[in-house]
Amino acid sequence: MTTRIQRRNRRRILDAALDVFSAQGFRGATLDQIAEAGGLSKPNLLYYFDGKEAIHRALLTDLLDTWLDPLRALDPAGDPQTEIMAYMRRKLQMSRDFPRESRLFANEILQGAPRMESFIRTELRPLVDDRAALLRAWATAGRIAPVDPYHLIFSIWALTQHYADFDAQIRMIRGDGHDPLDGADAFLEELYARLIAPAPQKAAAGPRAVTGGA
Amino acid sequence: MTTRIQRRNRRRILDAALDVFSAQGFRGATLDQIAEAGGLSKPNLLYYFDGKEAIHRALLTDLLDTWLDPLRALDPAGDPQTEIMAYMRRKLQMSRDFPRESRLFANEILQGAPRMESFIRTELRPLVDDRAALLRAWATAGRIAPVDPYHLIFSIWALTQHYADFDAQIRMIRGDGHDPLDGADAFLEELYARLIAPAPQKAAAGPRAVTGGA
DNA sequence: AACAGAGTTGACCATGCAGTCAAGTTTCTT
DNA sequence: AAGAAACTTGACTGCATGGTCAACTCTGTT
Repeated sequence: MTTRIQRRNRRRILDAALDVFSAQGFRGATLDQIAEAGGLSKPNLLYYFDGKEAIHRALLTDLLDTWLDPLRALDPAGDPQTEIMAYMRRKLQMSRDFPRESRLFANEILQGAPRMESFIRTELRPLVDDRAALLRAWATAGRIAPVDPYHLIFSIWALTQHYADFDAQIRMIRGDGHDPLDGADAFLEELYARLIAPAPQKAAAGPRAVTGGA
Repeated sequence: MTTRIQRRNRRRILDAALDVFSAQGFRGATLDQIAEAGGLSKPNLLYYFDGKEAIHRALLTDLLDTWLDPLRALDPAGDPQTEIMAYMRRKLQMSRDFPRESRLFANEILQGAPRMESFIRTELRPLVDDRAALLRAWATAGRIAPVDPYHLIFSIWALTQHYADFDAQIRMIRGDGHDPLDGADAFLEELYARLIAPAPQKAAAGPRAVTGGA
């Protein structure tokens, strides 16, 4: 049975750990930093979790479902363009609401995803394959432009998470008063509206081979 | 004066250090790992560089110019659409040729860019501002679609670097035999061709503000 | 009040790691 | 060949860090 104090302290620890892990990476983070940030002593922290690994694992598992939800919510019965735009919007909202979580993931993946490999292979991959098949079907039916479905999904990840993951760089470039996400909505709306709209002028082939690539 | 042995060993060390730093981040990397990867002893490594920081700094400074070159090469006198597409292609090629360097940067920026702040503020920012002004001028002149120039630049960074930085994830999703960059060229060509093409039907104003953003 | 169990922590330990150093070996120059 | 300079390294130091533990305090229950 979990007590009131347990709930409060576990939450404190995980919140502090998210701050530290997302900013320093797993190896860069120290238990002392997490304890300090959470306002507890290090032994107390280890009273609630079995070790550094365990804290990190708890953060990741808490997060995995949240991370899949936007893609899960992509409705095969909905209007293709509306659904894709809505997915992009949800992912962008996640960069706004959960930038630390995004950076936690980015850190993990940058280092080869050692602690997420099984999640990616057994949960993310089948879901992506399924949604890619859906996107391909929509493209084949002419309801969206015939773009590669995997690259379409990756592009949404890249463009939305970039605002959370590279926040520091964007702030240094745009100036500290500027919110990196200002104008991102409008830009991405326009980008995906143009990208997935079914070809209006079907005869116009580009001057370069578009499908080339080794 | 630098000897033959110095040149060889410095190169070995930097190459090994790039492997290790890009895969583990600064704090995650150890001098022993770098020495091991480079086939030298740790004291020998410290004979050539003044410390861990110095090796990392040498890697970054070696890289900064390379990193700016693609954007520098964007020619104000060229055809806007051709120039932007060529910039995107150069950046994508860098993800292909220098994935470790891309991950080294990503690691740094994820952690708040502590060792790159002055570079970003004094070199990257003015260059980006300059090129953003150019893109804005092109948009105002109706030579490309009226998209926010900063977000356009950021989108190119996000989309191209994603293939290097999130390589591990893409491989796990697409299967190990699949090259993450397969088809990326074609996809990004299509995406940017559609995004920056000046509006074909000029009367049709979009339902949402496209140029919004401070 | 008083007891049990939950919660807390200062002091400590073992390991990992950046960096040093003295003593060695190799390479270059003449 | 031989001396100088460049190069190399085993052994070591000091500090940071993950984790432990015995002793302590607080909280809830009767």
